[in-house]
Amino acid sequence: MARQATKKRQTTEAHGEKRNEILRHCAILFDKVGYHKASMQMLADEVGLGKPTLYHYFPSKHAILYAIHEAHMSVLLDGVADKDPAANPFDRLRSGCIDILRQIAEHPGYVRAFMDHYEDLEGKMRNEIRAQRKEYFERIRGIIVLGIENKQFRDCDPDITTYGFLGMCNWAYKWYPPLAKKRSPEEVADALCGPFFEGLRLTKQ
Amino acid sequence: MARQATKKRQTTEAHGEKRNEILRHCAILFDKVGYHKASMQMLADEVGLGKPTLYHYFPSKHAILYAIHEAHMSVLLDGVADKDPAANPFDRLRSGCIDILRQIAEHPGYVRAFMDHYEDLEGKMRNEIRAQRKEYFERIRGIIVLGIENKQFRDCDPDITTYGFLGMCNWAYKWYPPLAKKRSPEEVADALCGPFFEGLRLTKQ
DNA sequence: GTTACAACCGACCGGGCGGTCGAGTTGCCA
DNA sequence: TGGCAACTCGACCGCCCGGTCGGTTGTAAC
Repeated sequence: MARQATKKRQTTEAHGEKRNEILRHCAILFDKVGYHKASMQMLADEVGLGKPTLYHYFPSKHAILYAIHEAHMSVLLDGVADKDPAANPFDRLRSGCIDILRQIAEHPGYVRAFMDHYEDLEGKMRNEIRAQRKEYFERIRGIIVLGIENKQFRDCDPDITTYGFLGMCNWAYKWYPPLAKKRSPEEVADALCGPFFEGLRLTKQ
Repeated sequence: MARQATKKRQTTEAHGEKRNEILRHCAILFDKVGYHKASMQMLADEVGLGKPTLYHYFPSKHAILYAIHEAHMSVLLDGVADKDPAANPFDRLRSGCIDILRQIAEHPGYVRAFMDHYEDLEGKMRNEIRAQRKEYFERIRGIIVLGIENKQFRDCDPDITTYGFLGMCNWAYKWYPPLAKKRSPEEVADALCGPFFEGLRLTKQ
């Protein structure tokens, strides 16, 4: 029994490894030609496998898309896990921004699929991801609400401010990838958060 | 000859009218089911035409997508046309934000197609739209640069600040449509621009 | 009444897609 | 050494999509 469990775990791990490798290749192709224009045959070629073998690892094309969504969301959710809710809310927001930018720099394909093809998910997969997105939104919103309560943030609409902040960060998937070699996520996050935190208006001194 | 010209112009106008009507229907369907899942047959049914008739008005599915891009960009470009370059840059930015939000409220289908399916455009159409996007970006960037030069804006990275601002506004296509009945573009623009202009940080008084 | 042309469409087509089948091959454990 | 399960794939399938063909109708000009 213990043996069996061990064996089972081993093969499962190898399976998981391979899935991740496949995912990386798929993300590259998705980023290059787009999700819809990448056929399962092209995907299989890219990974160096036969098409049926690809289906051995993923039951459908949607499942690949779902796995990419999962991978991306889990990174972001880890990043905002409530490790230190007492920390400076500016730092927490900035850190969330960096997470997003780093993810864009390191896995542009994941992010693009995530941003542009959430609507292609269906049924259970869609619900699952929707829940995770909601959870993530609430975390960020929570930081902002806390900031307002502590009189560190100005009194603003928490929902719309959260949307605005996330929009500002997420939108980077459209322009940051080609710059990622030159400018680090930290650097860009500062340039992005600067106006948002301190205001675009130059207060006379 | 004059007659012919008149006749020609009339039919062309009618043609253009019909194209716009078709476009409106298509945008609704694109918004409902997505660009790729909307087949030409479904589109034709939605408009109440036969499929070949649809091809009488648009030479291809891509051409419909292009026309939607065109329509959206021309509204935005009109909005930032240099009518009053001396105006308060905060007001000009706010006005740009309102344009985007109004467009989202009134034509969610156009905006969604514009945001998610720019990459589906090819060749000449893509170049055309890319040029318009660039032009628009430069306009907004110009406002920000001017604001910095006039010491009205804090000294920040113009490119990244422009990306941030546009990201904040554009992202609204993901959340604003269901709220559009309750909250006007002006109202939402203020909630969005407030932190961005004045800063999230509450300065002690 | 004839010409001309925009508007319209039922029926069709070729192709490529996501997905499957059946037939191996490998590698591990008893 | 046998047996079994994971792994591999060439060939195939049915569907449905974007797009086309060949034609009819409505109407305005002369």
